[in-house]
Amino acid sequence: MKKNNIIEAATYFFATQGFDGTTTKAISDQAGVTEPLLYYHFTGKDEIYTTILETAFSDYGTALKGLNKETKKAFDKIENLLLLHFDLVKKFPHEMSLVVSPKPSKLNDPENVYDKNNKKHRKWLKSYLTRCLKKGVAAREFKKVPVKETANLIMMVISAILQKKDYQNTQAMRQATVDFWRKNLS
Amino acid sequence: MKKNNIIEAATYFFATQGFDGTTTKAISDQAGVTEPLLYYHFTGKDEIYTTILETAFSDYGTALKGLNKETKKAFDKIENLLLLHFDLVKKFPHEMSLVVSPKPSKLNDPENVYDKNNKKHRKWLKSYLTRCLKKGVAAREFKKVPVKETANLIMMVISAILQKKDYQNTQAMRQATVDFWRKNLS
Amino acid sequence: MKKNNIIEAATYFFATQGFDGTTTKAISDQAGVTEPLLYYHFTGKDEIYTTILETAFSDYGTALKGLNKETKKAFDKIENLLLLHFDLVKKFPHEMSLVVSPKPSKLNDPENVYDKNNKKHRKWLKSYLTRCLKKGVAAREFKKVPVKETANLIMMVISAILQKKDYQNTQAMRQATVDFWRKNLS
Amino acid sequence: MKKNNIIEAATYFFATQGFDGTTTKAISDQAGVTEPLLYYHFTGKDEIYTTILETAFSDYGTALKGLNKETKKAFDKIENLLLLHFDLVKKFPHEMSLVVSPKPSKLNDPENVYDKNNKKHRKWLKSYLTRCLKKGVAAREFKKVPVKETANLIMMVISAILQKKDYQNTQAMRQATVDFWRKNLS
DNA sequence: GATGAATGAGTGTTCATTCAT
DNA sequence: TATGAATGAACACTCATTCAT
Repeated sequence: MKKNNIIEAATYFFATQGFDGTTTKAISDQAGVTEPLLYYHFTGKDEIYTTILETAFSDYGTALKGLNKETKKAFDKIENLLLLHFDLVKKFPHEMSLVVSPKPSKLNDPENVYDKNNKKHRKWLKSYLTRCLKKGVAAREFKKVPVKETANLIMMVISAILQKKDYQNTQAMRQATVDFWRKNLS
Repeated sequence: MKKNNIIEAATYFFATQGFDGTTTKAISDQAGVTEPLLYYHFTGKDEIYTTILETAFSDYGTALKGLNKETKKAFDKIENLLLLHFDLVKKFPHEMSLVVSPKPSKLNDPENVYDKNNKKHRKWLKSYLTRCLKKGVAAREFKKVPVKETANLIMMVISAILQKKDYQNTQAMRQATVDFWRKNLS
Repeated sequence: MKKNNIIEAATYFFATQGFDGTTTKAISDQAGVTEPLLYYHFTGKDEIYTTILETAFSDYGTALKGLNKETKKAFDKIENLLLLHFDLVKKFPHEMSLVVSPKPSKLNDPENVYDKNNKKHRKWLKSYLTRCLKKGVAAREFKKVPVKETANLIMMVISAILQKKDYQNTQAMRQATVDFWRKNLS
Repeated sequence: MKKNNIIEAATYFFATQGFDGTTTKAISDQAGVTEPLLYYHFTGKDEIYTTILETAFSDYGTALKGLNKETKKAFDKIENLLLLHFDLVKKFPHEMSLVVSPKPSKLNDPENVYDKNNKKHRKWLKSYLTRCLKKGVAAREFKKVPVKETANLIMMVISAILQKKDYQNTQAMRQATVDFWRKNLS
């Protein structure tokens, strides 16, 4: 269906040119449809954006929830989290870049799609990391580290990964990133 | 002078709303001048942006070059580099966010102000870090680490720092960041 | 039948929001159908309007022709005419407001439904009134009055009645209007 | 100044084609300017309309207030009121037709320019007429007439006059209208 | 009869920029 | 330096209408 064309085209442009830098004409041209069709399937540019954002956040959330929770070691959880993000950005580069992009100042988002999801995932990540770290420290698997700051630092790295500069997403980088945290924590 | 008002206003808006999300009217209003005055001092919106960008990159470059080069230990150089970025983002939050922001797709930049400076500083950073790491490893100050990937990782963290989320710029975060790299390298 | 729903909905909107202020979507929504169905039953918005107008003019014409012609007194005819209009606007408020509304500038009306009917009824009214007045004057039932101007004035009042402001359509207003003309003429 | 061109052009179109039937392009073409200039002088089509309406109502109000109040006879006041409206519609045909036109359904009028003025002038007229009629009856200048209904009837005629069909605005019509009311009241 | 999907032509509006002074 | 007035090009969006089924 052409609605999917629209979503694909819009996702591409929103991720690469930003919300303000993307025109409805660019989207419709790329999607091979006329502009009015955008307004048949969506109420406007804003809704196209928030729809895409919702999908992106939803995909991201599903991926996070799918993390293997039966791992024995605390570090395995952190390793899996890091590798997951390297995978995600390879699989959904545009969606993931939207997930970490700032809220477009001109976006009218009355249902708070942006803020709600953003907060939710940050909170999830923070609590996931905090739990891992505390458990690892308690079990003497990890050295004593400042939990809050360490979690913050990991989140900064994750954010940088999601912003994907392709050249950073190599096997060697994945390895080095995981090794770095292993060495630091244990 | 009113030109400075314009630059300050524009810097604020470009950093917070993006190039596409910033209108010339917003700039002139905030600067307390009329729109045509922008065109007296600059050739257009593009030039305002590139001018600001040049200053930002120049300030950044000056700061980088000012790094104390007489330190004995390789790690001190890395520590100084990290702390410098924490300081820079506190001092010039808007400029620094522009330094790490992607190139606006609509920006007409025939002199390649953006790309040239961007490449230059990335190169500088990379070579600075590579040299440090190699020297540290050679002098047995550092353990054996994959130089390229480690440099990359540090640059990712630096990039995340410059994007400044205020809450990450605490004394504890600075300490933790430095400590991690120390532990990791030595 | 759904065609009637369409006509009812359109009549309502054309009368209350005007031709230009009425969208085909508003009509189809109100009628509980989809827009393409309008084009199954009519050639387009214009034809919906002219169809409704034809009905309205036809109803109006039928009502006029039904005026009791066997009355003895000339004034009775005028009284009946006035009362008829008070009745009509109560019974068909929307239709009657269309009958006296100006021709929509954007209406494409190649068969001149609007102009033809408008002219026809104005002519009918004028001749009806002129005849009444002349007869009444000749029969000494009426004082000498300027026929043309009196007819005009009555038509102005009739027009104002049809534009119906509900509050003017009371028993007292009907009485007062009739009394006014009785006093004036006799 | 070109702002006046815009107002003149817009007044013409709003009065002859209605608010919904008037495009900003039609206005700017007729005014000999480009469309963006409309938005330099006004915030939008709505404000052009309300500005014109305010002027029209203001002119109308000034004219009403200027009615000679030292006339001895009650009927003179009514005669003057009627003649004033014949004059006004000759002098400001477009403005006056706007004064009695219904509120455009699509007009966004947050300051209630339309309703406020409309109500104000109807109230003024009503109280003016009521006072005249009561005084005239009390002074035995007028026969006993139902005050409220008579006032209503006069207002209906005034409204019809303002809607101006040119052919009704002749010396003979003016005379006939006044004569009828004189005959009716005295 | 009836509809979901789609469109050509506009519609009100914004924006970066220029002109005259 | 500085501005009020003005504009060309584009922008998000709407509308009457059509097509395929």
